[in-house]
Amino acid sequence: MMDAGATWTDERVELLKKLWTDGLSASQIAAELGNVTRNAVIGKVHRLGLSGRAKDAKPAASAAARPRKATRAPSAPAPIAPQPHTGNVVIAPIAMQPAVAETEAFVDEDVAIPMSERVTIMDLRESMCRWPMGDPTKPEFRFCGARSITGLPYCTHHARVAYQPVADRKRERKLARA
DNA sequence: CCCTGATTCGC
DNA sequence: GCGAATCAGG
Repeated sequence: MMDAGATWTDERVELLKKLWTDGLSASQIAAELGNVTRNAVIGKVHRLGLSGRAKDAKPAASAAARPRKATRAPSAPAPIAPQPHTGNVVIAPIAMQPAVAETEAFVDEDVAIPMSERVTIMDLRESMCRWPMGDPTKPEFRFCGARSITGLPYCTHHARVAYQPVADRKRERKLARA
């Protein structure tokens, strides 16, 4: 039988690295990988040593979490060379292939979304992507089901497809809320 | 409240 | 090695 897929195969690790360096958030990566939580993704990212991405001088080191004893080493020095990402624009894989033809867009949609968690209308929740998948008249009809952007009916990926302006790759929660 | 990554520690 | 729980912060 197929394993639960919750295993870090080479392919998954590769995809993880790619998405992470592309600037996607851990939860989004988890959603695309499927069968993993964002915690799992973050944990793996750290184990791989590619944490930190390209941010610098944010919170003077990690004055963040220290709930338990600090008996352990203060983490690795992260020898990865920081990307020359000036701000945080750029990236956006769509920039490489703009929505030229709808055909392309559809292909991209199907391929780029393993999203192993399509849901029926029964399982569709408020914060789930309502992007339709398949023929609504058929019983196989499903919704994307990924985490939708707060205030919007779609996940980041589908929102990008749904709304022509490629302008913001970033998830603008503030805007969505207002 | 939504989200983000960081860290620890039991498994 | 893995990831849930927890933390700190936006």
